[in-house]
Amino acid sequence: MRRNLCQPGPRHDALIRLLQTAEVIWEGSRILFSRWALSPSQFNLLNLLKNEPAGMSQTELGRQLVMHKSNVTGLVDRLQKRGLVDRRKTLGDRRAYSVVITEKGRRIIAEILPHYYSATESVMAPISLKRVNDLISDISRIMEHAHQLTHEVKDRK
Amino acid sequence: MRRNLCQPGPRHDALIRLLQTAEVIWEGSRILFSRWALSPSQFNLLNLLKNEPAGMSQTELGRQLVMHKSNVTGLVDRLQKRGLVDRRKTLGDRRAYSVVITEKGRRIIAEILPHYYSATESVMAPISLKRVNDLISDISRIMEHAHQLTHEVKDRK
DNA sequence: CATGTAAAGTTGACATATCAACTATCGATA
DNA sequence: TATCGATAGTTGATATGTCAACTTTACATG
Repeated sequence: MRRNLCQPGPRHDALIRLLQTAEVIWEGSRILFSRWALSPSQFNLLNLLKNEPAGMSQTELGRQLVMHKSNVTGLVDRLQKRGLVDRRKTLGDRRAYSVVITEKGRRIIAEILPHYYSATESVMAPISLKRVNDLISDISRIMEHAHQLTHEVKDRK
Repeated sequence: MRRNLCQPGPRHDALIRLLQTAEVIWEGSRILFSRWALSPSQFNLLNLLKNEPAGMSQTELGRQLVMHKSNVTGLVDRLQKRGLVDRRKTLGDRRAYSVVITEKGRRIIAEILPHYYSATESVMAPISLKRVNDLISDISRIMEHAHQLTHEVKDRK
């Protein structure tokens, strides 16, 4: 028997801390963005769209933001109501919308970004650049592996 | 002017990846726990209580699970309805409940834990033990710093 | 061309999460 | 002891998130 699979070890500890850290950072970002009455998800969506002049379909938004497509509907609804994004009919596909950021949305993002970058740098300040690079490579491997495992489990269903 | 605060650098990249990785892992855990009709939050709550024979107040649960205390109310409600936890009146304080895990809750957690530990080890398998230790130390520093920054912003309000 | 299958988006039911406002209780202290 | 500020928990409003079921459209293949 492989006892190591049934008891928490350092890898488990690392995973838990990773999740907790993400929660703390997410909570901090919620407080930061509340100055502009945006939720973290709303900011992420706008921030993603600012580099997409042609916009993006809601399904693609859901994929990139790691959320169910039905959630994108409401998110876009509320942002559209505030005039920060717009739904444009797609030429090639009459099922799909192209969600684009408006000028107003662009302005609010431009106003937030300096504070946002400043905050992210500040959070990560205690980590040396060498360590940051190790971190990126390790975390990327973990993400890839987690993704793969998740799909295996899903397909088995 | 400090230009570096207004442009994304490697530290920003690391932060984003950390958050995305946490989302992917959280999603994977949701699929894992769905076999027992538990949400990740429900599992975390039960898992926390299994080592607390005296139980824990809802406020303390909220603190440890990084969630608002009003959310604990509903979470405990649903778990209590399924007979997995119980609210016990506290002797010393008539305002507070002590939330304890039931025998049924203990059984379900005992059944899940091997799969859970196996899954966490599997996710983190591509990382060497040395790197895991570095990861723990770096992430802990980040969490601590993020926590501190969040409180500063909160107090300024 | 017809038909079946897949994909885009919406909807309704529900869990999860926040916040503000509320009740009840605790504790310190005047 | 009376009072006042803090703490435990609930409630209602709302946002965020999942899922299953649905409509509409696209596309491949007979």
